[in-house]
Amino acid sequence: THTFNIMINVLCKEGKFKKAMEFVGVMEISGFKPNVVTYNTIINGYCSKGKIENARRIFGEMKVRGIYPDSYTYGSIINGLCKEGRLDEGVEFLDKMVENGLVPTAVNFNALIDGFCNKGDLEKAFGYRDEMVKRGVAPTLSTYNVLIHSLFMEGKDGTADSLIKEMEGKGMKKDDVTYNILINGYCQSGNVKKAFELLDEMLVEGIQPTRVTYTSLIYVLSKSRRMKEAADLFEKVTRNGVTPDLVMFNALINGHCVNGNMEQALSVLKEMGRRKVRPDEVTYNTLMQGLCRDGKVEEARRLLDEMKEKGISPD
RNA sequence: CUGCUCGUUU
Repeated sequence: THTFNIMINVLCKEGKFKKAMEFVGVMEISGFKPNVVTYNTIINGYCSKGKIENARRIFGEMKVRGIYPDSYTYGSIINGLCKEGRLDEGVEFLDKMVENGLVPTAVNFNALIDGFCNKGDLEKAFGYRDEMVKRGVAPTLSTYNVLIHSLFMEGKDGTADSLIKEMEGKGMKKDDVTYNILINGYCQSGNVKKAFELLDEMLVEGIQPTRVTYTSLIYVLSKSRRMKEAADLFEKVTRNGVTPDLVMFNALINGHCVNGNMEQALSVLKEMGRRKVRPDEVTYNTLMQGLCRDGKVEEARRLLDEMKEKGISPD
């Protein structure tokens, strides 16, 4: 069953729900019963693709089959609803899980808090932070990261700082996500110096920068017209064992485009091919926009055809 | 074996 669940998870993450359901059939025929994890995997797959109604259908189905939803099941649905901005429904589900005898976990609260943060309702976000504490659920590092993220993006650095102090007072240390939030915040406001200072601090603290970190740094360097440094950074980290992903490539391509170097941008596209990273609509949008701005409308047309050939839908 | 927080184009 574990092995089937792992395969079903892969299919769901790729959005291949038909195949995933076929697999459930195969596992039953082979004598393995789908368990709560199997259902949770499918429900989460649907939720993370924004197909909440499908998730709710499976949610009903599992109950009929005598499998009881747990905090993961509810968590996936709450998160899916919150991501869609359907916060009151998210809150309803949290209440519903309590009615069904489950105790909401920090993860469940964090999903709601993040939802309210993304709505810009910090009042309610902090309200649920207080609520979780009241119910005896301790805020986690993710809780802090969620709150720090929205405070920092809103420019409320002081409040963000005091939250960091509070968190450290509880014995939690800034992790890679915390640093990425701070670094990216400075990158978005074009503060190269602060961003790199935090990178240094991160290294001193023994925290490994991630692709996310490098993407933010490449972004700020290219916006600051320091494309050479951006490209050098990319080259250096990939040489040192970081496998660039789609987003990192897209940031680099965008940098070349913004800095008017379409030849380099296109050669990065080729490098993606060599490294077996599939370009997506962001890649093509970026390149086509760059080419058009450069007056190379014909080349842009060619790329549009190429993306259609690859089955990527243009917008 | 499954759920929460950070990065790229418009």
